Amino acid sequence: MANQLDFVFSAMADPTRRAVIERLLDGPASVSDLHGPHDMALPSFLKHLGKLEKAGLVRSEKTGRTRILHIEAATLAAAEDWLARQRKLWEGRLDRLQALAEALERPNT
Amino acid sequence: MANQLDFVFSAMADPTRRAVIERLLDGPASVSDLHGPHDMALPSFLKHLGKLEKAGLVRSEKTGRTRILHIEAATLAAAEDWLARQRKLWEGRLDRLQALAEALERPNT
DNA sequence: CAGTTACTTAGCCACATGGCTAACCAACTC
DNA sequence: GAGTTGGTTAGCCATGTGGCTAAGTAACTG
Repeated sequence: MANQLDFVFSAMADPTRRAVIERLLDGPASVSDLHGPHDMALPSFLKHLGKLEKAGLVRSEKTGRTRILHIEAATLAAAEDWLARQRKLWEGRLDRLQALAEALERPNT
Repeated sequence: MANQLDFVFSAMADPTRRAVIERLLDGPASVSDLHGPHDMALPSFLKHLGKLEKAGLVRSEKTGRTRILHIEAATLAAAEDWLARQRKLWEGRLDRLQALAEALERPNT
């Protein structure tokens, strides 16, 4: 699902949004709670939350006048999966280089 | 290094660039080789390569008229590290919830 | 040296992005 | 019901983003 990964990585490409992710991993929080530590206007901050929601990294529910946000850890895991797969490609290549180097060190007898 | 992570995740937020990363993990390649499978104008494709280089995900060297690109696996690993740390936060929280649930199932005797 | 190949620069486009302010609506409290 | 609180919508800005075409430079080949 290439498009989803686009959204996910794009959402993580901002320090404010990464801070929100970290906070939510510790438990659900309201918009106000999340906004507090950030020195920016609330509408701007809400845009960040919207982007996280569009990427599927968070979901929100409104209770009365309060909106609570929850992390979607599975989406984070999908991004990590992609990176882990790249690491495996790289490690496989290092293994092949290592084997080649060893073969070159042992001339035919 | 928050700004660097911004660039890294932003660079990975595009399917063309992710495809380039995957290809380079299998070994260095020229611009032409990398460009081949992508149906877009070369200058546009070069912009993508530039973004990968700015993010520190690749490095390039020019030999004559050919530019060869190499992956910088350590930068990929830094991104994976961040995600792995988030997973650990999440797992820690799940552990705490589990312990709490078990405590609630065992009333004081 | 002419033609070809590999890459580079410049300029354009529509849309997206991180911020802002202003105005507004809904829920809540006293 | 007035005032407060929590969030939403709309519009603005400068810059960035994925693409395009046109033109150019450098390296290579026969």
